[in-house]
Amino acid sequence: MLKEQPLHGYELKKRLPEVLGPLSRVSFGSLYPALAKLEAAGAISVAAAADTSRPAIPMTGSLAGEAAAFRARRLPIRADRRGKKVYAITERGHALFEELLAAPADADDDRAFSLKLAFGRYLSPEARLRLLERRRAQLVERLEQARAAMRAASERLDAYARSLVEHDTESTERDISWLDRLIAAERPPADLRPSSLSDPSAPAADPTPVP
Amino acid sequence: MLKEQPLHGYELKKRLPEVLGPLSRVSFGSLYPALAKLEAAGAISVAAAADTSRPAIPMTGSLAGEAAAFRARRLPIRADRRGKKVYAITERGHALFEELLAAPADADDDRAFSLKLAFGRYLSPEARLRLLERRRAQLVERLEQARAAMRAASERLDAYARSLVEHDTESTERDISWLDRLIAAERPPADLRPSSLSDPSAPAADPTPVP
DNA sequence: GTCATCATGTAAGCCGTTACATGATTGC
DNA sequence: GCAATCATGTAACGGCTTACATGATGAC
Repeated sequence: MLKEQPLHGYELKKRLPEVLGPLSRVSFGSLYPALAKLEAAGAISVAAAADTSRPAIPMTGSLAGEAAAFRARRLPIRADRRGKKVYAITERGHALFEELLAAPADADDDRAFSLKLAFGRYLSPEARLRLLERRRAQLVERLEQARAAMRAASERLDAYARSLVEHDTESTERDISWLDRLIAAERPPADLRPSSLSDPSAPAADPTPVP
Repeated sequence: MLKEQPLHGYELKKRLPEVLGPLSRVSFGSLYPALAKLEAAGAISVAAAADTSRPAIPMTGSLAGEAAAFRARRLPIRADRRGKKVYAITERGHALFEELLAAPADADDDRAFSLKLAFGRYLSPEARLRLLERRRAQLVERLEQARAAMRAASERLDAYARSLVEHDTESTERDISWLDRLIAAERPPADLRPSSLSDPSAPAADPTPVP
């Protein structure tokens, strides 16, 4: 999100659900430490702290001296001046982002894939296709294993467990065909790479048909 | 699983995937502490430790005294005699199981629902129906929120994020109709509660149709 | 006699959460 | 002036994982 504009933590948290659908939900307890880590790593930097330029001593009145003394007494404890910290992404940050986005995901971390796809626009067409096809291969393997496990244990499964496993299998199948559609959409339209073999009206071939 | 027969930890871990489909995967690092906690809570008990009845001092030979001394020196450190620990479920365990299985699940903990349904056979028909309908209501709410979020932010979403959110929405819809089928299957067949209103050939009414 | 497998456990660590603590800004 | 909200952070904890440590059993 910082690739589009500098933002501060609170704002980031507010916008996350809009950008990622309701599948985000990061708590402050993990957001702020994450920002601190990214800043320490040089991936982001504080573009502008809160405009702490309140009039040096506003309405200098009788109590101002006392208040200033009080403030001075406790300020040293926390060096930061508790205001908005607007972060911007750095060059290193862009590089890190690309690296993380292109990195192969854990086979069983579904969220990682979703997150990467959500930012698919920042990937090169090739990297995007790799992401989709890697994911597809993982789902196909998962499906095969699930089917093998079913064959091995289906008689031990009662109706509820079986229904669960079957529903799960169907979901995976649907995920695969969804990926197929995304993959097909990634391929350049036929009229951009004309050849004697391509017929614009023919449906795109399935990369590897689901059995 | 202990409801069906006493088993030891290693065996439990081996069988888990068969019983729950491949959606289980518990590591030893969490399984053994869990068993220890359950035992401490009185939910399970060691039915039979490993048959440690090896001949008291097998083949008493020249080195036996030395070996025994060595063993005696280090045995006090670990009181247990490292063998199979076959656990059986206790009365308290059955009660705890039922309590946990019937407890309302966290709205966003999908795994909890799956786990409960997998052991649905141990629930009373009423509790089972409650489980299914509670889950259905949660999914319906999730769907509504997702759609509201989409309406609010759809123009900000690019093709990838949108496709993701839409696919997610469809999955939820399918989950709901799957639940509807399960719920319908729970209802006693028409010929068991005959009434002037029930027509065996008419399709079951959807509890609350998905819009 | 030694290797693979069975079998149980502990320790360190990661990742994320909730609850808490603090402070700044704004509207009434 | 004071409440709501914006805004940042820390602390404690929970749950799960991997890596490590240990030991028993059986096959060859």
